[in-house]
Amino acid sequence: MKQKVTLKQIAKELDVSISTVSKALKDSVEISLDTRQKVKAFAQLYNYKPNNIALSLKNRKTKTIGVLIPEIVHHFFTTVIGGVEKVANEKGYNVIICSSNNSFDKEVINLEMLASGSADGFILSVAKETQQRKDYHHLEETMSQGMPIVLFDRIIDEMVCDKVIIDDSKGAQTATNHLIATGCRNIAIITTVDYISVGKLRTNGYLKALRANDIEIREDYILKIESIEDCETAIADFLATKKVDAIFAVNELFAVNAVKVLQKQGKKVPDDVAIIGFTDGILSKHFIPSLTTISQHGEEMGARAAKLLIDKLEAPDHEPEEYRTVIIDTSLIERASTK
Amino acid sequence: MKQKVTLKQIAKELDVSISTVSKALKDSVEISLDTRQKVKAFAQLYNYKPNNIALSLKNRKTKTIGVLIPEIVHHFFTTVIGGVEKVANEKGYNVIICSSNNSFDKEVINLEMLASGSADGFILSVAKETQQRKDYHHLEETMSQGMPIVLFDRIIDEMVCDKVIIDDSKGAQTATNHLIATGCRNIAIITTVDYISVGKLRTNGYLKALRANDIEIREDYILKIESIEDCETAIADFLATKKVDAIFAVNELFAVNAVKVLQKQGKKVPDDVAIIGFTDGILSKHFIPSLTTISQHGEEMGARAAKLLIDKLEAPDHEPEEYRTVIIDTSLIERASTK
DNA sequence: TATTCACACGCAAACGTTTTCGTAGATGTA
DNA sequence: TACATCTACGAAAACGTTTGCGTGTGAATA
Repeated sequence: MKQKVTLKQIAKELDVSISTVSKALKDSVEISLDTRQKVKAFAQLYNYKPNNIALSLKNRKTKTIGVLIPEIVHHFFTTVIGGVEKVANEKGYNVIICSSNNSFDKEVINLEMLASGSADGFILSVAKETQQRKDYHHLEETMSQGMPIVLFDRIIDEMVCDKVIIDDSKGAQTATNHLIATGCRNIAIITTVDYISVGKLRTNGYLKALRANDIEIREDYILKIESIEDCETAIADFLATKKVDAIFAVNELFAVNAVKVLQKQGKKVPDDVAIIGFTDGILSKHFIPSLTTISQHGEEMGARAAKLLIDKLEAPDHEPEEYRTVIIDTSLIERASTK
Repeated sequence: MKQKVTLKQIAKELDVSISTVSKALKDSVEISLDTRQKVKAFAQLYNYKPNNIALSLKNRKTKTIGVLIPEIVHHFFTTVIGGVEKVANEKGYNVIICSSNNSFDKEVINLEMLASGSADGFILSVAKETQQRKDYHHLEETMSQGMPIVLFDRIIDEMVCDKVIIDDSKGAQTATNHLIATGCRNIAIITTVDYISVGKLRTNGYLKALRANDIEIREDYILKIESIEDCETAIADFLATKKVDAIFAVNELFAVNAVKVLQKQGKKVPDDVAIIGFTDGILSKHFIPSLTTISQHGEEMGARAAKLLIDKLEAPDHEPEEYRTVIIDTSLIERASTK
């Protein structure tokens, strides 16, 4: 089996020095045209490619971006990755992806692993467990070692770094307002427990919209779900007694399960109960009825995050530190689950 | 901003040599207990982590696995990645993911990028375009440079390398047999164009099952779809004139769209027409009716692929070359779309 | 006192690059 | 002929590790 060919080998074969080969391949005028051509021909023949590892070591940068997400099997996060990849590749960066599986420990391990030489900077959405613990030492440490971090979606307010988010509260208001505008008044919300930052923000947006429209806020119209696994029974219990005419679900799965429960109750969506979701995933698009939803524009989030990170990576050293928070606009996608 | 601390810096601070520091951190008996403790304390204080890049260069291996898939926003592929990640991390490997976006050129570029130092070996599912072109020089070249490749799902028969696949034909037979067993006789198939290897294999399985059960094969019951975008109209046209009592769809989206079309025609699933899909994704699980389907066990595929690759990476050099093809069992998941 | 021997440590090479600087030889100039 | 000036190339350092081997120091032995 052939091995990768190195400058050294080419040099030896052609009986010149390593530096000559290196310069020749770079078309340096220092080297005679003759030698240049000879070297290039030889390099092409043996398919020479400079060794990235050696370059990384020499240049003290890897030209790769580490992406750390809570779940890899998740439509929203993969769209974000798509966005990151796109601008990263355009700018000559590699993307390396790890998932924390929502575990604090795995987040720490993966970050340290990547931080010790595999990536120049990070794009990260924090694990559920990390949000609970409020332990961010691994992030602080990484940053203090000179590696920039861009947080997205599930961010940490206390951290001083670049961030890309959507205005979850505003998105939730848009959703709620849409329900109100289409004539609904008894609007329930199916949301997550409060330590999930985005869940809390969306709940707040819902409350704000109700208040702004002088609609009474009823605590018993708020369902906070802890575990996504048995959300259907939770939703069924919740809806069994309520007489709502609309539901705002803070994610796709809640929305779909709400529809399921309603259909079992013999209720029609959207005629009896309108439903609006959050996140524009596969389910929302293809479900019957297709779901009206708030799009988070994951790809754009990823693209913006990558831009922020690369800007920071390529900024001259003396540049004063300055952190930015980009807020991506959400948009309402009207489909068949609302009137 | 602090920089990462190196052996050199520690050595300087403690006024010993670099080698002493290195050995001390490794608890070498060569170094006095005293010095060892001093060095370790200092290293911990400054959060010393060996630089992976330097190690990679020295050891001539990166301890990372490159995964190249056609699409990143795709449930099946992400489950595969999950499986890869799991066993890779267990064995101390990093995983770096790139998507080809089904483009031949991007596949070549990404592979070359990763091959020039970023990864020791690859797990890869080939792009649609590559399957059309039948140009595999980039794969051959990578392998000839000593980097093993494990192909999965969309593989290339002609390539000599490790492979992990499901028995697509058998899975399709299982699906078709299930339809037959539940009383269906007029079974249509919605499949892809032939150059997609898995599509072709599934079509073959369907045909085999029909033959084995002495059911007439009707060419007009076979719909081959080129572009997934406007599959709904294609399916609508197809089903407008046919009187079928069952449909086998080779992927989730075809299945879902078939349901959609049927409902518009006023037909009931599964009572009027039974539907079975392929791939156990989010849609199949949560759709109403939930879809009976053939599970490909993506996570297991990924895990097995990773194992194969790591085995090859860690095999002693003189080991004779030997390539294996692992066939993952599919399984039938019965849900509400069949009788 | 001379020799031996652990002990504790340092030197240097190697991995594959890039780049600065030095220089041998050829050519030109006075 | 003596010197300056190019031209074309090579040597070496640096990036951060690991590791085999060499070695100065002191103590123990003869």
